[in-house]
Amino acid sequence: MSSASPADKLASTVEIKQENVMEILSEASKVPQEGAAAGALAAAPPPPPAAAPFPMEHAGAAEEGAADPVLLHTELLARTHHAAAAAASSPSSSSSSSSSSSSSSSQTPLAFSPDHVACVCEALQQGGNLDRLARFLWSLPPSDLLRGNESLMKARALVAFHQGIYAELYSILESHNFDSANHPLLQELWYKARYTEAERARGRPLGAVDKYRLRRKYPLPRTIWDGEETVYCFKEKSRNALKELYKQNRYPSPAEKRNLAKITGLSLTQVSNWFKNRRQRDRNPSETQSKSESDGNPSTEDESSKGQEDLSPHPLSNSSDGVTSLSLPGHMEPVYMQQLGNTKIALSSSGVLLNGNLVPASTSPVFLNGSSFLQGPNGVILNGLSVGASQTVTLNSPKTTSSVVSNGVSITDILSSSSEDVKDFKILQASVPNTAAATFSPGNIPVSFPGLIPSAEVKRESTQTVASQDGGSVVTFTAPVQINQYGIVQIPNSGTNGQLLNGSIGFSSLQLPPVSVAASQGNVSVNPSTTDGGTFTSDSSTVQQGKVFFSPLTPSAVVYTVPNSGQAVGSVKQEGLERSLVFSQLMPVGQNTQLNVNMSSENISGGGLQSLASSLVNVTPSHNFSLTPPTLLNAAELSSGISESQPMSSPVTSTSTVISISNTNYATLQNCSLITSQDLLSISTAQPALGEIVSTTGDRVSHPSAQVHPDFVREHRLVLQAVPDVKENFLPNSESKSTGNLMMLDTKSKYVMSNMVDTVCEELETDKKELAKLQTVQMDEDMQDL
DNA sequence: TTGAATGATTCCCG
DNA sequence: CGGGAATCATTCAA
Repeated sequence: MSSASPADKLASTVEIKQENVMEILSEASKVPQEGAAAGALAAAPPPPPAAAPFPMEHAGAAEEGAADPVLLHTELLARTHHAAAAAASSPSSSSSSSSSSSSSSSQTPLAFSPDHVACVCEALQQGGNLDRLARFLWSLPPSDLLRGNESLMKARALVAFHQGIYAELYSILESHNFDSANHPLLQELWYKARYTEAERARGRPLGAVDKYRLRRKYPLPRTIWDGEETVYCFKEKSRNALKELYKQNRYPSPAEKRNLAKITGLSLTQVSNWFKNRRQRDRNPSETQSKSESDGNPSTEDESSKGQEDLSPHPLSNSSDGVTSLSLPGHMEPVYMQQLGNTKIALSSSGVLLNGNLVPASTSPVFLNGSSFLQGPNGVILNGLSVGASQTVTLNSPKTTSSVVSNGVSITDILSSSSEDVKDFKILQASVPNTAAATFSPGNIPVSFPGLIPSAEVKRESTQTVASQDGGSVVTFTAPVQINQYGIVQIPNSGTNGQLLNGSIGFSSLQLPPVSVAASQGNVSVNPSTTDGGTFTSDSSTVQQGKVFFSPLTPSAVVYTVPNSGQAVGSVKQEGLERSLVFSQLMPVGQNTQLNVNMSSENISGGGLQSLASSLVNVTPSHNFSLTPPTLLNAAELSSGISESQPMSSPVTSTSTVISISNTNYATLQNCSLITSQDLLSISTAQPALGEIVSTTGDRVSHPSAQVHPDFVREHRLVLQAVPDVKENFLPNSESKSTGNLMMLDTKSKYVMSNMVDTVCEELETDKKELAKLQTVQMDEDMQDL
């Protein structure tokens, strides 16, 4: 809602005949969110019982709404001009535009601010009083109608639809960027109007195919559509999330289903149906030779799934022994498959081999030799991946993919269903001292990530080099980068336009010690070699043959980072976690999941992305993400911890500068101090119902498997707070309400969050007291059914 | 227009 | 109540 300044209100005061207003208000339902306005309407009786705001039942009832609108239109048409003229020219005139009701003879005009007008509009809409709403609109002066108030515009659209003035409806819908909350309603209007027009034209009801053709013929304007493509009603993002989980567990528990429902925005029934259908169709591939839909790489994934996944339900477990050696085609080193739950994730579909280590690409980042790997269903990010001669990775994506690899270079794949937007993807390459200019030629991509579930082609623009210290590299996404419940940094399908605005982030490169080389079988125990060394601990990870595997944690797992306190190494698990770092491969954010990013003011910092939902991106500033160079074999020195499963660190002691490039409007996130000063990191949520984070209470973080040292938590708490209703398409700065720090860039949804981590860290250094504020986000568990 | 893909529904069973 | 099987309805692409 817009809150106009007093002057503005005064200037825009609407004068409405009291008669008409009172009539309206008498039946208007109260709009709760309107403070003053609601108060003014407080006398109004309760809203009419369940009078649907509008016939918005789901697709199907398109027939309704023809007769009534016409009637209403006819009824009211006669007084339209009269009323409008009266209201505009002579507010105090006695001309009455109200034909019925209203015994009041008072002609005293009432002054209404835009908020009042909006309130009345909302009330009438909710009450279903479209006829009165029409009258109310007509009583407004034209100047007010043109103000573009959201409620007013919506009301106008409703009235136009109701009256069958479809041309006006289309014009309204196309001329105003509506809040996504109104999209469903307005989309219905759009389509139903098209249907109705077509039905009238051909004189018979439309079939499903006819409607489908109309929808194709008249696509939704971006003003009422976030641009996210849907396939068979499900958004690609949701579908990917379902696939991801299905790959791991064909029989998700109710809790998992609920969690998934939240993440995907689907109902629990839809999730259940999806799994049921999927299982059924996997069971009978002969009937529907639809094996390809499983993922982008049907052969391998299905093979493994067929072989591994039995027919009995199995919960997701932390089996950590399921390491299988495979041989990759080409020049790749042996691949190790990690068993997730009871399902092995074939490398071909979701794994990446780096340095002989399998990166369970589908779900988690993996620390390789000085490399971090982030990958989501739609993309892959490799930060600081050192790809040497012996570390060739090939990307075998069914569809076109783009990836870039070089020393200290971020690799990103953007797989988008709408190729338009992806073209802006950029890679910012930090110039590393002893690294040749990392440039990539599209056809010379040394990295390959099979089975990335590309939903569409990938486009990549030329790489860009950014001056940076320490070889920090930044990846800039034009599309929102998302982290799903598995802790995957997901490069979502960008819409065809700049609607997905809450997403782009640039990551500083992460360099982690070669934990992969550490260890013995069993638990991962990395012994820090220095006092600053941290302990890498994961009770669910397994190290075999110099490989580190991270097995999924339970949905309620908590991943957190423990700062380096300079104490002795806390070796493993629950005990001595002060300096342990737990990574989760599977990081569902639902339910009891707590995502905490802790940062210490010392030389350790935790930073990372937190996933709240599929479309939610949390960025946590990390302090100093310097990690020791990957030189150790049995001892990994983690000078910093990081959060979640997205290990991100900037190997830089100082802030690396991110330079945004190219033809887009970048808002470079260069100074994160504001974040710390505000103790708030902004997060945008595309869907408030998605994901949830249970806020931590007290000084300790509870987790089934590990705990953060209370002292640390107490002092180094970084709280991420979700911004309830900042949709994907929130606009740049001005609309990034609670986030002064998240950079929302242009409508192409590009923004660079470059050295947020580093900068914040510095800021934190200066302010030891206020290291990092934590924010916890709690999402309502029961919102899934929304 | 056709057929495959896919979501939803119904029925049955444990 | 959830899973399996069959089926229907819709979506989508050729």
